[in-house]
Order: sequence, then C-alpha cells, then structure tokens
Amino acid sequence: MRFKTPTSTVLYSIEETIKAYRKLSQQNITQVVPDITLDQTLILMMIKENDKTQTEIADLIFKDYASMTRIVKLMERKGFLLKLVDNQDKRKVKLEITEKGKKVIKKLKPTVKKNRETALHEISEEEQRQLFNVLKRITKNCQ
Amino acid sequence: MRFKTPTSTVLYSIEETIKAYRKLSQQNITQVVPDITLDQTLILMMIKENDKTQTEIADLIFKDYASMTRIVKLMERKGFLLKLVDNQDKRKVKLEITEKGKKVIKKLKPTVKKNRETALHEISEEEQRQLFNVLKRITKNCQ
DNA sequence: CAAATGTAATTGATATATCAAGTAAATTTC
DNA sequence: GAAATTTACTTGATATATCAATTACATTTG
Repeated sequence: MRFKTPTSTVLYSIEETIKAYRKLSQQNITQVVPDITLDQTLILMMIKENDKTQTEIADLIFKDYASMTRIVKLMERKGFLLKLVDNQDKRKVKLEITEKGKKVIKKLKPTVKKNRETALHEISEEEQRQLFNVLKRITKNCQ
Repeated sequence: MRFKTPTSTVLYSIEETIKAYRKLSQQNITQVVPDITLDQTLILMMIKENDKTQTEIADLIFKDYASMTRIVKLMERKGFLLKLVDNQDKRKVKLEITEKGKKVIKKLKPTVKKNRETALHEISEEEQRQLFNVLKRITKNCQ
C-alpha cells in the first residue's frame, strides 16, 4: 500500500475542524468580551458548574496542569477569578469566580451556545452520536 | 433547552481526540528521532511530496503563516531544511530538504504510518468516510 | 513517628497559535 | 511609468502546549 500524504488522512480533518471551530468561537467571543480567550471562557463556565479543584477542571477540558496554572494566573490577573487554598488539603487550589467573572459568563453564555449551533448546523443528532462514538474509539486507540 | 456544559458537546470530543493522537504521535516520533516535533515531521514530508512555497505548505497543514515562519526557522537551525528565495518571485520562499532531513524522513515514515494505523485501528473505511464527511461539514459551518 | 512515597500545583525551557503591524517585492491602475 | 494595491512573508506581543524538574503538603509504611 502506498504511503499516504500527511493530509490525506481523516486525522487531519480533525485538526482542521477544531481549528475552524476555535477560530469562529474566538471571533464571536471577542466581539462580546474583548479581553478573554476561548479557553478562559470555558474554564469560567466549568468552575460555575462544579466545585472542583484546578487540577480536576484541567482534566475536564483536556488541559495540561502546567497550562492550567498559567491560564488561571492570567485569569486572576484580569480579575475573572480568585485562587483559594483548600483548607482541607492545602496542596489543592479552589477557584472562585469574581463578580466581573460572573458578568462575563452571563454575557457569553448565548455566544457559546450560538457558536455550537453554528458549528453543528444541519448535523443531525444521529450524526453527532456517530461522530462522538468514532472519536471516542480513536481516542482510546491512542491511549 | 438547558445550556449544555462546555464538555458535553461533540466539539470537545474533537479536541480530546486530536490531543490524544498528537501525544501518541509525538511520543513515538521522539523514540526514533529525539529532536523533532510532530509538526516539523509533517512539514518535512509535505515538502518532499510537492514543490510548493512556504505559504502553500502552511495552507496544506492548516498552519498560520506566522507559525510557519517560526517553525521553518527552527527546522533550518536544526539542519533539516534550507530556505531559498524563489528567483521567479523574490517574495516567495522555497524549502529544500537537507541530507539530514532526508534521513529523518526515511526513519520516520514507518512511525507516521504506524501512528495512523494505531489511531484508526478497527475504524472501518466506511466510518472514516462518514467521519470525514461530517467533519468537513462542521468546518464549512464555521467558515 | 520518621522515612518513603504519592499528590497538587508551580516553574523553566522550548514549541506553537494568533492577531496586528510591518517589509519587500510584484502587479495593477490610472 | 509612478502611485496604489496586492502578495508572501516576517516580527512583536501575548496565550497556550508539553515535558522535566521542583516545591509543598499529605498519606502510607515500617
């Protein structure tokens, strides 16, 4: 069998797609809140949903812990959240959203929703299920 | 309809999958050639297949031109390739693989092939086609 | 309980992503 | 054919990715 050119595999469509989606998302987010990134937005939303530590949130959004530390530092600097030491276990960091952060979430929720709808326009539930299924299997193959 | 948590969308499976694949690929590449990245490997392989300019190769692998400039600079520093000015159009950069670069390609070709096979293990041709199809539609939706 | 081991997070070094602004060469327009 | 526009690439600034090494605290073991 001939060697396929790097971009002729479906794996590169995956890259292409996620880049296109991230670009769209960032552009729309910037129009509503100019000084926040897509990743920061997702982190804010994840904090709100749970009461997890920094590391647990990192796992949820597939971030390396080192990246997470740095993203959180920037978010703290921008006043979106506060880092608090967990009193039960002083190694752990709890993240608390500031008022500014809450306002940002409120403003961006519709944007995030719209981005997803835009991306998944006319992709049926069944197709999404299949996509999810195949992606999960590929992920497992890689682990 | 309730607002979905950021990670409950298929869009985050896409991120998860590509990260897992890149990690696997990088680990296997490093075992064979310790000082090259996955992106650099793909660029080398794309140069070999075509006779394209730097910008054209950037487009093929979905790289921003600024990123491409920097990646190419590092690759030149490591001796994998040379940057040559196109004499027909002096704005354009042609990329030439060095002997060292050629050896690297030869060594890594089986690794790249194996990585793809690992990732796509037991994903049928039909599933790959469908995956490709849906991903392309999502990409278009985002553009 | 002191030593060994494990865990959560940080830091350093290097690579890549992205946008905006800039440069130099080529092409178009008037 | 000089001025305006476009094209190919570069540079600066900032954000994120990744691995390895380190720190601080927690838990386990002997």
